[in-house]
Amino acid sequence: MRFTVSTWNINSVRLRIDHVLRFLAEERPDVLCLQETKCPDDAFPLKALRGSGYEHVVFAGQKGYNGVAILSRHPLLTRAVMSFCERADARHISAVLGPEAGRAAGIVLHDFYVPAGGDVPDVGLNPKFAHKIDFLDALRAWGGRRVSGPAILVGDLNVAPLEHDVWSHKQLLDVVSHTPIETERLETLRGEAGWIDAARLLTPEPEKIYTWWSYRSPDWAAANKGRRLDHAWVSPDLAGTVRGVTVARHARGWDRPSDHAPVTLALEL
DNA sequence: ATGGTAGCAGGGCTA
Repeated sequence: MRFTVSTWNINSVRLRIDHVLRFLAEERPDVLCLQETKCPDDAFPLKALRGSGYEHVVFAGQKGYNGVAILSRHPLLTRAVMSFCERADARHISAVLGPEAGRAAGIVLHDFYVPAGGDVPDVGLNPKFAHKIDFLDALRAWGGRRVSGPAILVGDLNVAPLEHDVWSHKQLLDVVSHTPIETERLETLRGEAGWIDAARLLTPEPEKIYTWWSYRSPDWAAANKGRRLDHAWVSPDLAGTVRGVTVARHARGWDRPSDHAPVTLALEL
């Protein structure tokens, strides 16, 4: 049984609900996890999803910023939200796939939106960067020992951990998202908990992988100065089932796009 | 510690 989970920083789910529907129609993932929905819960565009085949929806939003959501073709058993750093920011949601999901039943899905961290990579000068580092440390504490059972963690982690996750390793070493303080933290917490970076299983370095291209580039496709900020991790139980991770780069070229492209993890269960 | 563009909200913050 093929099972797919997509993740996409949509940068306003209300503004881009048509993009969501288009992607779902094209890709038909079993599950789509969204970040930066920028949408209070009472304004989530549920009506637009009716008839799409994605009737099982959980979300945690707030006004203007952040916000995460999980859209599923299969019933979801639970909805859980964690908060980090003593903030009410909507940066995490999780759910468990119900028995109707067949061999995927019981898989735990975690959807994360890690703080971007501002512009200056100095915890003393930039409170937003300090918050990002605190968040990563909290994530490490949450992961603790090894993750048990079948689980998938996806989201916009706002860190491009490897040399070939950015267009220029040297030029970005002092740029937030690729500084050693972030990349070492992310790799350490991932390794300690036992998560596997699914995208790099079948596409190892030095092949480049990007999932985000800045809005500020006048011609993002030609410049191709991307970064891999969006991730799909699997628990050790699922490592042998990974069949690939693909980036729907073309969606970055849609009219009024998100600055992130959707990323899809495929498993054979 | 540039400026470039984008979304929300309707100014300035966040990315």
